[in-house]
Amino acid sequence: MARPRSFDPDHVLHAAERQFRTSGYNGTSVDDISAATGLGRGSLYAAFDGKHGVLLQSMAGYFARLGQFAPKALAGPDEGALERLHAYLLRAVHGVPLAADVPPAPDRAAAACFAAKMALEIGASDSEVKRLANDCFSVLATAVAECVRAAQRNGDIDPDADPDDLAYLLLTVIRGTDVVGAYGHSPARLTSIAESAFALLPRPRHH
Amino acid sequence: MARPRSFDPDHVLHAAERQFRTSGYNGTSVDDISAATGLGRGSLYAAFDGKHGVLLQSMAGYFARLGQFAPKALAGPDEGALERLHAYLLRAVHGVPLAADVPPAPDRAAAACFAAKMALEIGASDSEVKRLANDCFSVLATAVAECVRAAQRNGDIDPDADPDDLAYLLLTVIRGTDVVGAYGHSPARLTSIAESAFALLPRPRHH
DNA sequence: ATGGTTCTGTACTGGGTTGTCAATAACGGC
DNA sequence: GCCGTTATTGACAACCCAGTACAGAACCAT
Repeated sequence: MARPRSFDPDHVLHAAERQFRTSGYNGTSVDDISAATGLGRGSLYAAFDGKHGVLLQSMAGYFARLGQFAPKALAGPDEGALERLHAYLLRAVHGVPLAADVPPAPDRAAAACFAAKMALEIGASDSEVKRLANDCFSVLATAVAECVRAAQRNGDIDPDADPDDLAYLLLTVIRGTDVVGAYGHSPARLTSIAESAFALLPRPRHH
Repeated sequence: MARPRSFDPDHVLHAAERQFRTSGYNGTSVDDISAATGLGRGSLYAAFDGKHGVLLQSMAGYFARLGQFAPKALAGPDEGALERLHAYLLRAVHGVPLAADVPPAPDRAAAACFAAKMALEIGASDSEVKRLANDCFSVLATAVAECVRAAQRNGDIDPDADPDDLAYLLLTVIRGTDVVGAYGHSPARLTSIAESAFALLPRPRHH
């Protein structure tokens, strides 16, 4: 028995995320968020508790999308596991993949992992942000490690290799391409880096 | 026949760099820089042309130190090349090494490559910063690639591998550890990632 | 010693920022 | 149709910030 809100919180948080990604946290003002989302300052404070609240909730939404997409893209039968890993790696170096069809962003710097950007910018002084970013990484790490295990079961990756170590390494490469991409390197260069990493994965020794 | 400046520009730029690394560019005010360096606003504007000038010049100083240290740490006879690469990799994942003895920083997030942090935060809207950051990367890439070639000549790395590709990959891993370190992962974890990357370097096939 | 020149510190200004508040509008149960 | 409840809007005050201007201090050549 009250007035319902006239906006979709998810849509608003997504627009705010885009703004944070392009301008950074400290480079984004509340007015910027207001313009990007169409909400007035009052609504922003009432619904999301101001700038910092918007950041935390938009990161949470990002986390949720990531936790839904990545396992779906990587899980599956053992036979195709290595190929799924390959495809994920190639997609990831061109921006964090969050949906099956939509390309992440035209500008590679803004396509960098949202969690990574925020962690590097303000993670040192904002433990909440740091924790959220780490959660994002963890959900990816377990999904990748599981895919590596599947590839090992299928005889495509050396069974003696530690799947968790490999997953961490691959994700570190992906996060590294966020940085290298921000330097302005071409997509072709990023693809080449991803292919090199993939090619170095330890293959099983033929007896 | 005029009053000489009472400060050491290099020392000032270094202090400013520390400030930028810990607070980011937009998170650092001119007063912060003033407090960190001891200089008044007037001197800052006269000597470095304000906040943006301080950033550019401190990045240039960082670039100069990097361009001096990295080649020195990686160059040398072919016999020890692989071991030098190993040592550099291990040092690098704990923060950009800029001198032989000094550890980079107690806080891993602030130890991340200065150029990388700035490129991710404001590189999209500041092409000068982007260019400087890319220069930093280039000087490292050529030094690492040269070391890879030396290791290849010594028979420690597969001669069929492309040394430039390997160099890009290794540097991407290092930049990735900057991000993973900012998430709060332990130094042991970062070391483990570096060791995994090193272990996957392609060894020459024994005939 | 003195004057010209450059550094240094501080005060000031115009603009931008955040967070809050009160007035208004919209909705649904009754 | 009315009323309580909640969203929305716009404005407002306190504050912070970048950049400038000016006055004073330090130096060196003469």
